[in-house]
Amino acid sequence: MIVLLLYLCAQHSNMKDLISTVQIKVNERIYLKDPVSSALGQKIITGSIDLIADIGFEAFTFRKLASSIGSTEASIYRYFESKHKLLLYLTSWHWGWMEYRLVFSLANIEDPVVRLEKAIVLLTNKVEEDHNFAFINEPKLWEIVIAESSKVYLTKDVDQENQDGVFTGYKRLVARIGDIILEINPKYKYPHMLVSSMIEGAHHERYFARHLPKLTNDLKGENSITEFYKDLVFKTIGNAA
Amino acid sequence: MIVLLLYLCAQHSNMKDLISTVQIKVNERIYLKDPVSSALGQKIITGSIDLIADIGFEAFTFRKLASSIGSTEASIYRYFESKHKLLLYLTSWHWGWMEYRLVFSLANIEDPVVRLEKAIVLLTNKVEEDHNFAFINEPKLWEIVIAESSKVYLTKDVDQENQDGVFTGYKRLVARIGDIILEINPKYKYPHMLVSSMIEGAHHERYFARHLPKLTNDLKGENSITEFYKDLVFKTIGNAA
DNA sequence: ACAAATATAATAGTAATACTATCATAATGC
DNA sequence: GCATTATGATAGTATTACTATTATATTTGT
Repeated sequence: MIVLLLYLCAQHSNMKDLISTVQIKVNERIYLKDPVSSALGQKIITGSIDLIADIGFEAFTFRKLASSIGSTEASIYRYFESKHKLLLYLTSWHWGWMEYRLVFSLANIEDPVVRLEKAIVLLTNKVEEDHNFAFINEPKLWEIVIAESSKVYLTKDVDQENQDGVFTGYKRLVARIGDIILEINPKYKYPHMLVSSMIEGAHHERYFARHLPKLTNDLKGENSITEFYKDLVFKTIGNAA
Repeated sequence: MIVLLLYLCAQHSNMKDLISTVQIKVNERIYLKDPVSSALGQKIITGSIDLIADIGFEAFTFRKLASSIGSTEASIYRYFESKHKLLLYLTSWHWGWMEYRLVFSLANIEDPVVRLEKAIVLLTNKVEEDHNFAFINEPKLWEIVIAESSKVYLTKDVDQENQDGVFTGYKRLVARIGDIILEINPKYKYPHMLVSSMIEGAHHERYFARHLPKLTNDLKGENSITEFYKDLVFKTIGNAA
């Protein structure tokens, strides 16, 4: 997806124009038929985000989704072979979108410390709606990512799915930020571990703040999770922010 | 459980004797009938650890468990109202056991820096078998905790279950280590966040090392996860180890 | 504009899952 | 040795996660 993006960047000078033509690309092995390619496919995405955010992934079924979007179970199965694959699609889209936003957010910024700080904010802060992608409600999708995304890889099929490349978006994002850390401190031994623990941790801590508050420290009047990780990451790699 | 433990500690001088009488207590609302109280109950625990570690929690059913231990579905349902509650039992037992080991591991050690270091090792390092608990295979249970424990709270029932007190063991462990952090640096703002992110993170990174190695940095010849967290925690709270 | 191709809806069906219910038998406790 | 309790055997149900078939729209190429 980023290849396409940079390619387009080189051809156009006006970003606003570009943005409306950008599409987040998701690994083709995740779906049977590209949901972006039809009205029904888009309704499946929009509707599943609403429904999963509402009732949770365990209670979510294609039958319920079908009735909520006025279609049928069999039609949905032509797009996704299982509800697990649909969740994988949603989270992959989220990672693709995050990478896209990261690339723009860091464009033309040289100082790696500033780059890293921006990356941390982007990955740990609340998500806002992005009107460039009409049929995706990003904040709602983010709620799903917080509560359900671990389930995407905590299965017995991880190794096979990983071989199929369905997690490359996430891995690329981690690598990208890991590289910034190495620019700041080339000797730091655990850049990927630090980044993945930050991303996963930010989700978990946000979930804890809502449901198991004793497990975290969500202080009033501050964006605790982002502050916590800014402090932690810069101290750990050995540079004051 | 720790109340009982300290009480017994005060009465006996020989720990070895004590240990064989200790039992990890799990919140009564988790089970319908205490599995420790009967041979079948113990077989359910032993057998479910084997089976879940083998086939994963999604594929695990009471029917399969029944056949593997030579009993019936209906009999298992007399102990646990669902497979979710059984997983909750297993993870709660793990947290109770961790707390028990933590208390012993820190006994008579005054220096909070040493106490914290020991706590980090205990929570991030590989788990070894504990022969004081005959029908529980702790390393195998730990594998389940790594791969499945998030599923215990990532459900729509979290709030209700939390109110029922089923997560108190975990919360107590986090509070205990948070207190050590505050002894070292009373001004550190996020002790619980740091501890829970370390515990959860250690599980996730271990899972990544096996299944999605690009997301982490598991360096040869060292216990990377423990080293990573020792370094990270002490730098973050502001004390060299 | 019309046939051909394709997408979707409607309906039905299946094996497995997550339980609940009932009753007989075995083990245990007083 | 009788009452209680635990377990086993068996059956049944609603739901889930699919697959299959056919009919009807809708789109596409010419």
